[in-house]
Amino acid sequence: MNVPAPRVTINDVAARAGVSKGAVSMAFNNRPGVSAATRERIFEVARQLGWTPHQTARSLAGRRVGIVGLAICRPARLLGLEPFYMEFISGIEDVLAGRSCSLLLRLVRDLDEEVALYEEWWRSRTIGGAILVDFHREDPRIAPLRALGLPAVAVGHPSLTGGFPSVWTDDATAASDAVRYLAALGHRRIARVGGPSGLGHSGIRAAAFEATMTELGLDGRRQVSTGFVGEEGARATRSLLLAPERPTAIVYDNDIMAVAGAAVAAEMGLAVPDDVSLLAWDDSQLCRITHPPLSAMSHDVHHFGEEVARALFGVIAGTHKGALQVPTPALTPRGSTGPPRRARPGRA
Amino acid sequence: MNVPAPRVTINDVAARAGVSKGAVSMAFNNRPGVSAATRERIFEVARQLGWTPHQTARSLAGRRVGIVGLAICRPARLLGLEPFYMEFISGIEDVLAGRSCSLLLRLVRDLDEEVALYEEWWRSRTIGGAILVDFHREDPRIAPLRALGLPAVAVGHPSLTGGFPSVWTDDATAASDAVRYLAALGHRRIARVGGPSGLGHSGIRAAAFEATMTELGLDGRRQVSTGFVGEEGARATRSLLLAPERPTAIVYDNDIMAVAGAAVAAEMGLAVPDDVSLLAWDDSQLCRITHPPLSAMSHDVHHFGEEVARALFGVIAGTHKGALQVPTPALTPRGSTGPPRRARPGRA
DNA sequence: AGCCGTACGTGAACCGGTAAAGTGCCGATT
DNA sequence: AATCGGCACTTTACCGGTTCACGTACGGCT
Repeated sequence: MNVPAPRVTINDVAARAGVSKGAVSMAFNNRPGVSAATRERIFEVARQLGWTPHQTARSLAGRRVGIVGLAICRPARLLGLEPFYMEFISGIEDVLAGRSCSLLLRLVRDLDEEVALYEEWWRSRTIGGAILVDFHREDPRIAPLRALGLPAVAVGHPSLTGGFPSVWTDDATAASDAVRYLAALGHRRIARVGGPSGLGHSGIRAAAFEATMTELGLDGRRQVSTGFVGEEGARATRSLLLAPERPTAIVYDNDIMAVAGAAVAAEMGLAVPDDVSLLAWDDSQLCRITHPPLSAMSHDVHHFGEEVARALFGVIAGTHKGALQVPTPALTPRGSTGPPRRARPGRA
Repeated sequence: MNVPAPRVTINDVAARAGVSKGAVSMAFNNRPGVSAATRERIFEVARQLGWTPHQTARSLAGRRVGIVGLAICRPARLLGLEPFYMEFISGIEDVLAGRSCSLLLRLVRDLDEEVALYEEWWRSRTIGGAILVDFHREDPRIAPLRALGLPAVAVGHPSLTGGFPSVWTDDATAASDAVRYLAALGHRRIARVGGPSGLGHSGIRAAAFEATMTELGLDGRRQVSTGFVGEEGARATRSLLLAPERPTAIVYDNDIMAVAGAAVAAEMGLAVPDDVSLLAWDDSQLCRITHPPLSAMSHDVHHFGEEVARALFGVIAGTHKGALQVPTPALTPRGSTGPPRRARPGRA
């Protein structure tokens, strides 16, 4: 990309303000060394000339990069359907913008590509830090990225993030809460449609689901793992609802699969919530536009993103090393959950 | 953001390869001036040292920026629900990645903020070019951005983009096709739930809808404009379906509103498509997970994004000045459209 | 042998800032 | 009066590349 335009530089500003460029630099980085009057004059001149410090030059000289990288590893068609990420990103950006930083986003196909991308970004100093998401059990990205020395904050439970400073939300408690809520309504056969089994937070939810069901003495449980796609959610729901002892409630790992599940119930002529209760995760507007609207385990994803961005600045600054917890998803009851039609509370 | 790490630079590579840094530079930009043997040796050394040219230094010296800006002006909650953008972005990135460029994304709240952002990005040479989307009638961004001299490609019909090189899809023909299809099924009262009336492509579709209805002699038309949100789509649908002479078919401006519309139909006890046919726009997976699946005016959004990115490189290179058209959205019939229940073809 | 053209490289001058050391001036301290 | 600390700047050395004018050596031609 070639840029033709003749640009106004710090020298022009310095000359016109009658000071050295060092003074202009100090003024613009608001550091001591220039009097209030001079500072004001410099700003005025800069304004007149429409000058803004050249980011590139600034990074080069100051060894500071105003760009944060985020690679998301999922096929695009799928990603497009996850309201989660857009909200998450907007949270990140709110914080970044406050520090004149920007987010560099890339969609990658697999973890190898992701690692290669981060290496490239970091080696070439395109980014000053990164946000790592979607941790897997024994995530293969951990070793190479740690070796890189790339400042990064991981989104996920500390047990998954291999020593990277992390920001996480308590999926275990939330999953457990979901089960308890459904059990309290009288459900005994509860199923769960989860994400890929290798994915860390899906695994955590799966384990918590299992444990809580056991604790409550409910044995009519069944879990299915999917790729987070609507179609798979539909397939999983269909197979669950066709089973001999079909569940009276289903918990989904995101909202898109829950919506797909609701469509399947409709298709099979089952009433929601009378015949089957549906509970979504990662509440988004999507949950409010179905009929009936979907109950969901909801949390403030935007805020989650903000905390992650703040944590990243902490990492880069050398503070923040540990794990930061954001609020646990809480139940937002809507129309898709209710007591099972013929609840027989007395039965085992 | 401070970076501590001691880095290997072009000098290290040059020294170790026994050449000057100029030679290394030439080798890495594959330009004449170094023999094949030397070039090979340089690459080998660079590989050993794990050296990648420093992007920042490169941009500064070469006056080339490998970053493209995209500001999207919509509230985040809404954006999260538009599968369109994620696919669009992934298309853009596929092309960018091929040229080692990246996409800088920012969500803004209004057009003023967007203009300010582009000015900042361009002045500070953070980006080398931009992609402009969501053109309005008499778009207020046109004048200030043209004045900036920012290389940009506009997404939208040439009549809207105020002289910016553009990439567009024929919304008018598509809207007309949608109407003709429904009319052919026997529908005479067709409604349309559109986007904000100020938005260029919504306006174009609205006009085409109107014109085609007139041409076909169908006077039972009604159009509503919304903010693209699911809830508004639901509200609009409800009010349309409650009207005395309710439409037998509704065309939506995106898929999320169509999904919301389907839920409303269910809520009102209307059968789709017997009582009312629904037609979505910007086909995405969302259309396939409802029951019945939604017919849609679909097009290859990923490809759209690719073309836009390619056009931007064209703009920056000085070629591509005009308008580039990508394929017109075409009807993908699914279960949500069909003949009206009591089609009375003979009636006016 | 003398001259030229070419291919391969070198070296220094940038690119537009930042940062740390240096300079001049002034009031306060000893 | 001489010393000193501080402030307000200026100077200068980078940051890590790119670019281009300028060697240098070698082969071919006359």
